[in-house]
Formats: sequence, C-alpha cells, structure tokens
Amino acid sequence: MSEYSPEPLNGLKRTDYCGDLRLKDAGRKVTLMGWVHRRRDLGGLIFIELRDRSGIVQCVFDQNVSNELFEKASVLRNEFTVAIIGQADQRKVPAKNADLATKDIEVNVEELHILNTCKPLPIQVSEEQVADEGLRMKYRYIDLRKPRMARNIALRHKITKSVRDYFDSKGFYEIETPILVASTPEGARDYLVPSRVNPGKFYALPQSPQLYKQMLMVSGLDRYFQIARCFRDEDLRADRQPEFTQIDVEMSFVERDDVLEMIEGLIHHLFTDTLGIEVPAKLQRMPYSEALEKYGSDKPDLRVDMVIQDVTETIGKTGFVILDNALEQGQKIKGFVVKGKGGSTRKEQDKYKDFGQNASLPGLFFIARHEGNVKSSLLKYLGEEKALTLCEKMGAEDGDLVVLAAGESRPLSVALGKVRLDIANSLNLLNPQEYKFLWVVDFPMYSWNEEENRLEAEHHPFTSPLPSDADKLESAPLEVRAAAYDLVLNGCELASGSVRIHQREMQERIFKGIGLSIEEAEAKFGFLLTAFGYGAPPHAGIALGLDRLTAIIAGETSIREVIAFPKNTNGIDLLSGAPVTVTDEQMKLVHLKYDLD
RNA sequence: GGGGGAGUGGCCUAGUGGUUUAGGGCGCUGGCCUGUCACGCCGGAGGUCGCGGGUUCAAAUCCCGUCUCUCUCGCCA
Repeated sequence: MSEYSPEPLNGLKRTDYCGDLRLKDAGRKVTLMGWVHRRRDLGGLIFIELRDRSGIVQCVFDQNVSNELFEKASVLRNEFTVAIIGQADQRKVPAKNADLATKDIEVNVEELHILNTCKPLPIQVSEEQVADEGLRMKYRYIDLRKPRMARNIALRHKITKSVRDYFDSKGFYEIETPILVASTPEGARDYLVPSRVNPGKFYALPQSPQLYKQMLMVSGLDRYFQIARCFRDEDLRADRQPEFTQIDVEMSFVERDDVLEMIEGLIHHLFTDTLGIEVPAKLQRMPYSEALEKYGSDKPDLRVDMVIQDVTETIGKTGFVILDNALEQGQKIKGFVVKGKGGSTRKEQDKYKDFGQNASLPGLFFIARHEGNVKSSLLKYLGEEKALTLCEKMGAEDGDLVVLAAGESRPLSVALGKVRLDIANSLNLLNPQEYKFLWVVDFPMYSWNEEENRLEAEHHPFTSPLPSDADKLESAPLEVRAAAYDLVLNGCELASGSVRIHQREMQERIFKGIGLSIEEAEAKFGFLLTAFGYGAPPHAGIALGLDRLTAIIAGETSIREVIAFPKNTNGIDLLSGAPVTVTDEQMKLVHLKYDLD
C-alpha cells in the first residue's frame, strides 16, 4: 500500500447521491461522496462501486486517462470514505448486474479525494453473508450501511412523514407528551427514574401517552397525534422491544366508526404512498366472538380461508368412545377444511398431528376425499354416508382434507386456530405480499385474572363499555363488551384503540370493577376523575405500532431490522453497553442504595 | 423465572471420538491482468475450535458447569 494521508473536504460540495444517477445524467459532471462498496482491480483499469445511503454507482479509473489518478485509486480498499468528481456517462459495456438501479450509467473519475481509510471490517457490508446478530448490534453503524438497512431506515422515515402529512391534512395537532410520568398500577412493569430533587420519589417512563392524550381532549385540542416512544419493562421478543414507537391518536366528539374511518384513510394513504398498493377504502370488520369462533384467534390471519366450523351436531353419537365421551362432557367437535390435501400422505398427516400436539390437542382426526373415495380412521364409526354429508356441509370437495378435533369449545377453537396457521404455513399459503386487514371489534370489557383473583381490563381501564352492555357491568361483568377495536394485518395486531370513558361516574365503576379502591383510584388517577368533572368531551382513540407496521411494509420479520439502534433479547444495547453500572456518587445523588442478591 | 437452538482465524461456514498439520468461501496481504460487475489467476499471513472442569491412549467432536447470542413459554393495562 503506497503512502497517502486523508484529505480535507476543502469546500467540495456533493452534487448527487450515487443511487440517484440515471441515463438522463449522462454527460453531467458530478461530485459524489460515499464509501467504497467494492473494488474490481483489473490491472490498468479499476472499477469502484461507490455507495451512499441512496445506493451504488460504478466509478471507473483508467490508467490510460491518468496514471497519477490511477495510482491513487489503487490504494482504495473496502469502506474507504471518498469524494469523487467525474463525468457521468452511459456505460460502455452493459451491466451484468441488472438489479442495480444505476446499471445504465457509470462515472469516469477525474478527481479522487480520499477522506478517510478503513480497517478490515468486523462485519461485512455486502449482503451475501449475515453476521451474528449480536455482532451486528455491536457494530450497528456498519450494519446500517447495508443497502437493505439503509432502505429500511429510509422507509421508516417515509412512513412517519406520510403519517404526519395525513394527520396534518385532517386537522390533527402533533403534541409531545411527557417522558417522565407517574407510575401506574395496571399493566406492564414500568421503567423507573429516581428523582434527585424529590428524595425517595420516582418518575416512570410512559407505557403509552394514554392519560395525557385524554387530558388533551378535555383541553379542547380536539384532534391529537404523536409519534410516541413507549416503554415497558418486560421480556423481549423478535417483535417486542423495551422501548418502541406508537402512532398515537385521539379525537373528540367522535364515535367508534369515526376513528375506524380515520385510520382506514391513514392505511390507504400509507400503503399507496410507500408500497403503491391500493388498500380497500373500507376494511372488513368482525366481532371478537366471531374471530375466536371461526379463526380461534383475536387476530385472525385472513390470508388463509380455512374457517373453523362446529360440527358437533352433524357428527352426533358415533359409537367411537373418544368422541362420545367428549360429547357427554358437553365438549364440541370442530374442524376445518384443507383444500387440495385429500391425497396427503401419512407423513403429512403425522406432521399435522404434531401441530396439534404443539397446540395441546392430543387427538386430531382426518377425513380425506381423494379420487372419488372417502378415507378416514373415523369411517367405521361414521359410515360413508355421514362422512360425506359432513364433508359437504363443511365445503370439502373431492381432493380436500377435513381436520377434526374435540374439546372444550373456546380452547378447542384456539388450538385449531394454531393448527390452521401451522398447516397454512407448511403449505406456503401465507403470501407475504398479500395484505389482509381486519377490524376486530366488540372485545370483552374484562378478563379474569386467575393469579390475582380479580377482574382486569382486557384493553385498559379507560375503555368505555358498549352502552347496550353497561347495565351488566356489575351483574355479569364478563359478558360486557367494550367499545374497543384492534386493527389486524395478516394475523398481526397493528393497532388497538377504544372509545374512552369521559364521565366520572362510569370511570369510577370501572375502577371498582377491576378492584381498585376509591382511595387507590383517587391517588393514581385523581386528576383524571377530576378532569372528567370539568366538561370532558366524548372522545376515542387508537395507537398503531410503528415498528411492526414498518417491519411488515419492509417485508422484515423482526422489528429490529427497522429500528436504528435496537436492544438485544436481554434488553442490552450492545453498541453503548447500556444499561451500565453508575458510580456511588451518582447513586447518592438520587438517594439510592444497592441491594443485590 | 422455564424450555429449545447456536458459539470453529476479522466475517460466513465444513467437520459428531483417530485420514485434522482443523477444510472451504469472503475479507486482509504480495504479484499478474484494460471492461469488470459477488471480476479472474498465482502466492502469503491469520485459529489455544467461547471459557473452566471431567471422561478417554486420544476431544472441535462425549459429559458437567459457566458465559454470550438467538428463538420461545410465562409476561407484555
């Protein structure tokens, strides 16, 4: 390697981003700045793929044009930082790399400025091999240079921009709410921040801006949104980070459908803007009870049309001990049809049985219609005629497979829901390019918390019950439906919201319902109850998970691929090392002492 | 808190008790090459096989412990 020293910019100005150059730029003199993505040194001719956040363009150094320039270019190595001035021209030889957006153009270099060198890399920027994720996080600044990551980050920007444009056009204010807030008793664990000036007291980081956005409605600000960071001190997953971002929305003087329509507009706008995909103006809606009955899930994946059907009546008493016993215990027999799998092998059916096992369904039965025949282990109990009637009723034609199981109604549906998805997955029926949206509505108000032996709010305790069910709040609380709604995309919960309570009396009833004493309610949420007494308007809102939304649009399975600096599964930021120990001096300042076991 | 998977030069990996002096690719490096495009060709450096202990004549390979990464159940109003 010959000697050289990095140069200053010296007033150089970039004229173009690498990835933006096209045939129409041929003949222009351009100044580019970026990184050496690849070099191809042919001896006498050097090709450099120059990369910046926009993409890659080929640059050419020809020894015959300038020997001095050529010598300088020969020291370039991967990820050197350079500025290049040259003539953009149509490629002399057509590119073999047809995927390259800049394939029609190359830059004949006239000036090269080496702005910085680069040591051999701990992870490679080229995308042929993917380094261990821990290493990627430690060297995130290199990882983010990958075209795919740059694309994801750009997409995220585009989405947030699009969200802001949309809500602005609809008369929403973007309002920041506090990050240092009061700890709340319900829900996830809070991150705590000790207060230096208030010894022994703590802030919490917000799990959501819920109460503040409701205060904004009481304030008469009418329409609020925020790209809001939220914090939950719970264990991590591929789709769960301790800090995550929500598109948080609240509106006054509206009912449920006004919110749904507003969000349908947003989704339509977003998908057109980012993917060029036309989402229906009105999205399908389904009550929670129906979603569980038909799909065994409160977030059904509608890309798969295998619908769970209750065939208890059709099958009736068969003489088959297992099914008859189930019937006697008041259990149900349910199943669904797998299209085109009537000829499935024993091995495939065994695989489906494994799916059943994983969903804690010990017994899975099959009825196969194949080339005019009916095959089933149940045949000797059902008889061929009944089996056929069952198939017809379920919509199973020749060539299809019926999957059946018995159990307690609700758990059976849930288990079959899992099996349904596993089978669909194994048959590659889940097309990632297909986007099936669904509003799940009429969620239950409460669920029973076994451990704490009390009711808890299924959504959150600020959710209004459906007015028609409110009279059952005390007498039959588990039957009360809430004015809550989820937006589901391909089996993934994208958004969750509700019509809020805006009257003190109703809010007190709900707090009481979840076992919060008057004193506790007053201590934790007194300001909310007080505020409701001063002319709180009817209001409703929703929050969309920006990370998941972006991941789905980007075609990524992990939200870490669309977050610039995510944390690992232990909640550690491998780049900075956070969380870290602090000095005794710092601890003393915030009046804290360790008590480590 | 529980369960599964993984850890081999800077990176990705092959190797499941002895043919291993741990093989290949990328990267790095010396040389050749004027139209490559994951350029090509010839050479070179770089490894206590995560760490500690054990079993064995012999351990990257089997066992135990431990650390790290990852997936997952619980948890996530």
